[in-house]
Amino acid sequence: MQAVLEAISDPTRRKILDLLKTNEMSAGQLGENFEISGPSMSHHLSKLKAADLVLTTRRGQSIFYSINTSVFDDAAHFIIGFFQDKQDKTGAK
Amino acid sequence: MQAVLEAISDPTRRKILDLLKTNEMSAGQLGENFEISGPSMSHHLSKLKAADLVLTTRRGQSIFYSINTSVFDDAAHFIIGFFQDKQDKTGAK
DNA sequence: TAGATATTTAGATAATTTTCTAAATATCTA
DNA sequence: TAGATATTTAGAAAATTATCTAAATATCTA
Repeated sequence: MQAVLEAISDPTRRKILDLLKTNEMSAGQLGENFEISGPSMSHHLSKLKAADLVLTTRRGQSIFYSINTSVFDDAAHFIIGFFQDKQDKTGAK
Repeated sequence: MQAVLEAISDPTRRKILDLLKTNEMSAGQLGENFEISGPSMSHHLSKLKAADLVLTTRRGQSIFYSINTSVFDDAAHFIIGFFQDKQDKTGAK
């Protein structure tokens, strides 16, 4: 979970995930949305991949990135739990 | 929100928040739970304070830290929303 | 007020992260 | 197969973050 939390602590990587929520995209297509070099984009993508938040598949020359839904959901539950444990103390059902 | 996400991306700071979920604690009491120097603890607390995730109050020589519930809840909603937008695309109600 | 305790601030160093250019790898197409 | 396109890897520089010791600030108590 540490890798997930570090991954989403960076604004560029959150924007990448936001873009991928709508459509899968290639590394190059993603890069068009940012003013950083290809290798920098690749670095961010590798962090998302290391956190298992995205999946990749090659089609022709391009590598397409998509949200790894199961891990994405796991992360959601972890974070929701982290924050909701506080409320429990206040007497929530 | 950026400050909140950076704040919770660090394991020491998440453990601090976990401790504060149960009871408010002074900087010194918190420090007993970690093997870091006082100034390092103070550094982490200042990050949590900058993210507005904690409140402070001095009583005597000690400064007590507690969860800032409203900001904690706002952060929870932001992060839940970030992750749940994905599900919406899959046809959720 | 002097000394003790609690915490933060200052300033330096070490570790990590982000970014870049150049080069390498993989694939496609003429 | 040669050249073009897409992406990653290598390696270095710049920026940020975490940590430490020493010193400063605030409060308490004898």
